[in-house]
Amino acid sequence: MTTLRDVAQVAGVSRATAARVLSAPELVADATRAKVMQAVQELGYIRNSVAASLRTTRTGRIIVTVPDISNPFFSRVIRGVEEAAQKAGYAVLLGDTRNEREREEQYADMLNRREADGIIFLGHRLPTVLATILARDGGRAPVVNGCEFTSTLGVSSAHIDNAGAGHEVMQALYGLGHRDIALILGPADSPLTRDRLAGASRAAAARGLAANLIVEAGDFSIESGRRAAMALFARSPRPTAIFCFSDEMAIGTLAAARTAGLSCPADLSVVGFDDIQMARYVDPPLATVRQPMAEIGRKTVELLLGILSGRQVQPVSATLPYELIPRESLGAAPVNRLLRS
Amino acid sequence: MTTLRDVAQVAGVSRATAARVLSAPELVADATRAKVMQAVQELGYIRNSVAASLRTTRTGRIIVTVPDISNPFFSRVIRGVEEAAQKAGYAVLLGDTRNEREREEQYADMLNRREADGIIFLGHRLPTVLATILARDGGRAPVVNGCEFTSTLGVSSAHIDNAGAGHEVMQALYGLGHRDIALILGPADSPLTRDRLAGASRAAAARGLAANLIVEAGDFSIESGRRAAMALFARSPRPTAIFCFSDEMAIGTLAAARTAGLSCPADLSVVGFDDIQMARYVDPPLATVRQPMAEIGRKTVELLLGILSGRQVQPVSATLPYELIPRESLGAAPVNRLLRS
DNA sequence: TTGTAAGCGTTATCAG
DNA sequence: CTGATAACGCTTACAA
Repeated sequence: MTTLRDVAQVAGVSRATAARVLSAPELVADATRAKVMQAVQELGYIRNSVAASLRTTRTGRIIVTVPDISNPFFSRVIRGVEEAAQKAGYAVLLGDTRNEREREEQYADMLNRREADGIIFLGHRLPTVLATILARDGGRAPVVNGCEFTSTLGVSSAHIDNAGAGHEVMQALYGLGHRDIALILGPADSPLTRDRLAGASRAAAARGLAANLIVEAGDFSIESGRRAAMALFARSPRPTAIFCFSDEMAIGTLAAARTAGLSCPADLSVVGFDDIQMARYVDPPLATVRQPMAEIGRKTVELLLGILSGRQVQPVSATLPYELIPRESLGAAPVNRLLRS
Repeated sequence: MTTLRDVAQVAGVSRATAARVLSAPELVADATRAKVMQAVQELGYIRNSVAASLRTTRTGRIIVTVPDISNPFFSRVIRGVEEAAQKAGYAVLLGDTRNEREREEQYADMLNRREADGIIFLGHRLPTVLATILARDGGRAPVVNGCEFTSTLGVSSAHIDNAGAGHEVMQALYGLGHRDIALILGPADSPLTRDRLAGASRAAAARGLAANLIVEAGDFSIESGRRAAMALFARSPRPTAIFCFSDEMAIGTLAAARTAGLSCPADLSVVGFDDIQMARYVDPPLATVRQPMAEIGRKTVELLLGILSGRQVQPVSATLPYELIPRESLGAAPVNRLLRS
């Protein structure tokens, strides 16, 4: 293995000079620099990043933890993270936590072991390891959250206005004549679920229809959506619209509707959340709330870089725009409701 | 920051002893060990992994590059990788290459910079950086491929028998009376595409139907599947079955069929590849070839660990089982073909 | 069983 | 503009 020492020797300069050529070439005389570069070429020298890290205490890596990498929403966010990180010269350490607290803690602990310079966590739980760091360093702690905003955490975050989105979907449904509307939620303890539910409830209450709003639990997966929908179909009155907190659950709902012999949107309107790629290709194309997934990812990196560079010392919350995308799964409430049911 | 030196001091032992307590506790007397552990607790000592790496020349990390992390097939494979790596005490450095050669090279180069102990690449191109390493170290090079097997690379690999799968799907289609069959391929330069195509062609040739086998290009994405299918529908005779080399392209094909007013499977049978989760929830449920995605991921890690431990010095190719999953998108060829078209 | 001491390869400080 | 030198924090012969 060739080290800087070899390069220096071959170039006939000191180790210090050789190092300078690589990190601050402008400080070195042209001739010297040329000699060193030549030696680097000849020897095929490659900097040992571990040694550099030890000295500088910076690794050039960031950890990203995600509840489920195979969830298309998260994989898009990750892509944004990866892109922005790469651009800024950082590598991404991926942690799939499977929504398990222990794995979240393990990954967070890598920060303590200096395996990375910062962490972006996409789940809704703040690992205690990070809580400790935050308690100590506050807004200077290199910790950023994506998607799940809670002001009380004191963590920088990038997300959409989930309450606003929840409200807007309900308004659209009411505008189409729906009265009996069901929600299929995400994990109950997540701020994101809580916020969307709050927005939806507010809209219902404003119309005096709070009692007509039905709620089923879900976990974002297709299968949980299918199951929740089946449960909803058994109710009376059957809801005329289902608002799912993820597109995958909405796709499960569409599958359930087919099984139950319900036609969408004639008998049942379905609205999803996220606008994953698949949404426009299912039958019928799925109305949904578009989240800027890649942008959320990029933004979390930007926030983290701000902290790492010392520019940012207070938590910042970045609210990105969402957009309601009407597609064919969303239609007017059945008019002959009573006859049908 | 508390270091081993602090721990040693508080415990009243040498740095060496303190280090031993952490890495080889059995070599240390009970009483001494207790003192050290106590000091570790008191001070909240956490080992600095960078310093350890510098000394041991092992990082405890592996790089995984993937053409597109938001592709559900790859994200499942990654999950398997991540799981197995974590279990073995390794962290995963994720590289989304977007199918760009330059990014592939960049990530591969991290191996040279000692950012990781080994690399698993899921694309079909062997980065030149890795080729160099392989040329030097042969089967001892910590490089493993997933999914795209080519014996000439001299790289350990985990994959299915793609030629066999291609052949089996065609046999099933012929058995159902299909004669005019189209394929929507993956990237043209990938061994995986080449092998499936070879298997399919062999089946066609064996029936004397090679001339009836139509081929369209695709890139695994939903949209490419939709486009290719539209092109196929314009042909005469129109194929009665389309075999797509990914489920996403098959889902694009189903969407195209709806647009074209074709009913599946009455007018058109569609078979996908991979068996991603979505496959069973689309309309109609998608027949496909199931790949053991997580298992492929786990296996690549196992192979890499074999190399890293020095157990394995020759390239090994692991062929995992696939399974044809018949679902409703696969049916008999239309009998009244001539009347209809 | 424990301690001494020599690095791992880089970067940063300080003098020249 | 360049060189000598001292870390960074840990591991590991080797010696005691």
